[in-house]
Amino acid sequence: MATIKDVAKLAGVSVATVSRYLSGASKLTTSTEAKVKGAIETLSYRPNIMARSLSQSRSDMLMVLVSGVSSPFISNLLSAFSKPASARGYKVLLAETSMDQKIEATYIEALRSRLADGFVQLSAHLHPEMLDKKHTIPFVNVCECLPEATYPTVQIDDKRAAKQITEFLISLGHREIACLVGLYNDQYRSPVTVKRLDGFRDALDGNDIEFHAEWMLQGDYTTDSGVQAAQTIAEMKQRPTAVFCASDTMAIGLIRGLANLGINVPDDISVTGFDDIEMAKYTVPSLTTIRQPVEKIANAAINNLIDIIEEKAHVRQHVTIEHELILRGSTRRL
Amino acid sequence: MATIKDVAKLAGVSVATVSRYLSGASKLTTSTEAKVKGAIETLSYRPNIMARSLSQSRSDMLMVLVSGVSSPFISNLLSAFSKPASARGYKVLLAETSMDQKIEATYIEALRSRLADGFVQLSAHLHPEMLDKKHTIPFVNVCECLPEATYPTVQIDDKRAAKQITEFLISLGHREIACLVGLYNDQYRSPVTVKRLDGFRDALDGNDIEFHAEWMLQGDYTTDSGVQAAQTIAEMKQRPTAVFCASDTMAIGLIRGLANLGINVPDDISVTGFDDIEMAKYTVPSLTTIRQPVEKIANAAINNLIDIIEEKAHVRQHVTIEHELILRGSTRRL
DNA sequence: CTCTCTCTTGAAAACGTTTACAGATACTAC
DNA sequence: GTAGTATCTGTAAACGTTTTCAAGAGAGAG
Repeated sequence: MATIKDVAKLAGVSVATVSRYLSGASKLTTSTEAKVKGAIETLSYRPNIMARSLSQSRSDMLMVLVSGVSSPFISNLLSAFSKPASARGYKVLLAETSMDQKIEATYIEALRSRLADGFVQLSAHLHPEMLDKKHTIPFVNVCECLPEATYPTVQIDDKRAAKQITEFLISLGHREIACLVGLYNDQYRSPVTVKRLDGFRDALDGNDIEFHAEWMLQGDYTTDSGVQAAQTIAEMKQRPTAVFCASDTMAIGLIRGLANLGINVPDDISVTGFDDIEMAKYTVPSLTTIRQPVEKIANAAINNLIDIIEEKAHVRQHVTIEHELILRGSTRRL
Repeated sequence: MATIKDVAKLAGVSVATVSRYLSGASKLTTSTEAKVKGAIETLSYRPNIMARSLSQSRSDMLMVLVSGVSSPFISNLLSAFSKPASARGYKVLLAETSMDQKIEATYIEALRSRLADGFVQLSAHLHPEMLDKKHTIPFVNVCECLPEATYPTVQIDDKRAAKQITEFLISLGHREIACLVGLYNDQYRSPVTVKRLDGFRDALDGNDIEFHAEWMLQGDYTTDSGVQAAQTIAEMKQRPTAVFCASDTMAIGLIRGLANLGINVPDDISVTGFDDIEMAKYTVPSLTTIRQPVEKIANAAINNLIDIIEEKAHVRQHVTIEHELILRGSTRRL
């Protein structure tokens, strides 16, 4: 690979001049400019990004740290990060930890070594090193955020959204409402599960509907766990007339599972989802759900992150993006 | 941020010694080792990855270049890259070009500047710079590969798979078979579309079935385009009894679109998919399709890439992964 | 013709590592 | 006690940029 020295030699100028040509910051004589340009082309020279980053102590890169890239909502969200970043001159690199401690550690290591100027954290489990004030790296936490977070966050109001869609079920006349959320026990409960469950219970409370513990089902946000929940519901002595699901994936599994058991949605049971993934339009029946506007979330996250990195004044600590209730075919009036 | 010099000073040793401690290559006295370890901890020092890469002229990173991260098949495939790479000491960074020329250019630029030691290319459109022998960077092309590729590829045998699933339809008694593939015209036809269409036509030819041009529908691999294709089929004077789709996403859209128009799958029309995305199990009816084993593909791609980077002898230029025909509910005997 | 001012260019240090080479120390064997 | 060897450590150059500072060239004014 040709280096800046080779270019300088060939063009008969100093490396400083070549560097200046590349940055475009200061003006060059038309003749030197031509010489440099020619030399760069004949050598097909490209600046070494590592050397540049080392010298400037910045890389113009942002990293997105995510545990799994394949869930539909997450992958949609991921698609939305590149554009706003590119608009402000940053590149986005996605890093998937695959729930693997060792893999996660290597990315955290890279981050601490300043591979990127900042990062977006897509899960609630923040590596403790990142919270250590002494040597913290700019980041924003997106979607899966702890309520007591002392760092910047961007998310919808999960609790309010859950409450709203549950109230919609109630407005249709449902009062026997089950819920299907994520894992919820003393060892573990994800922030999203907690918030959506809270919203669900708030709606019940506000309408004098009793919460039945046996109607609180736990899945793991996969479609399969929705299928399993269907089994549980089918076996209940008293079945609910509606089910609030904490994700579209689980709702889709639930609907499919109920269909297998001869229970029709929405005729026998109404079902609601959460996220509004693309498939929600195409299931039979299509899903009534809460839309999380991924572009808005990604825009806010990226712009906030860059503002933090560039130390702009107007950084907002906690950003809430408006969700939207989407009415489709999986719910009906009782 | 503390540097290696700070550590050396605090420990009372030279920077070389600290570097040696970090690499673990050469042995240190237990006493110096202790001093260095202590200094690193009190300063919570981390080596600067840029400086290291510059010095070693390698970064231990692999980049995966992909146009869009949100299609279900692609996002499943992406999930499978981290593990094999991590097993061999490499990090994987995903870069999404969003079909945007400018964004793509910045990643290509980064690659040419040796951000990563090599890359996986997930679309057929290889940037011309990457093919220029003079300064090429190790890469392997995955799934969307040109038939005449002169660079390493990893993929299933799309043509054979398409032929096989079409022959399965024929074995069920179907002879009026339409197909739904990607865009196919003089300006553009993706390698995958070409190969799957070829396989489809081969199957017809081999069974003395005529190919009807008006039964060749074109979509764009989105679910929506499947819905639109349903409309076209519904309006045909003579309807096919089966449709071969070049992707599960389009097949799902097609089935949904047909259902909307009162046409039942598989009773009225059989439909096959391609890829075996997760949702294929959960649609009503579930999809008969071709499974592309994403782990195997990703393993082969990563290991091949690293072999090339490390100049191992046993690099295989073109790797074909075995697909699998999955029989489910969207097809029936005529 | 000289002085001053502006604009372009070059020399060299800096960024934070690794590593070849040489020097120092400790140990073994006689 | 000395020589020889093996092992550990330090010095300094190298990786490829950017950037500060200073010098040089050229132009305009008197």
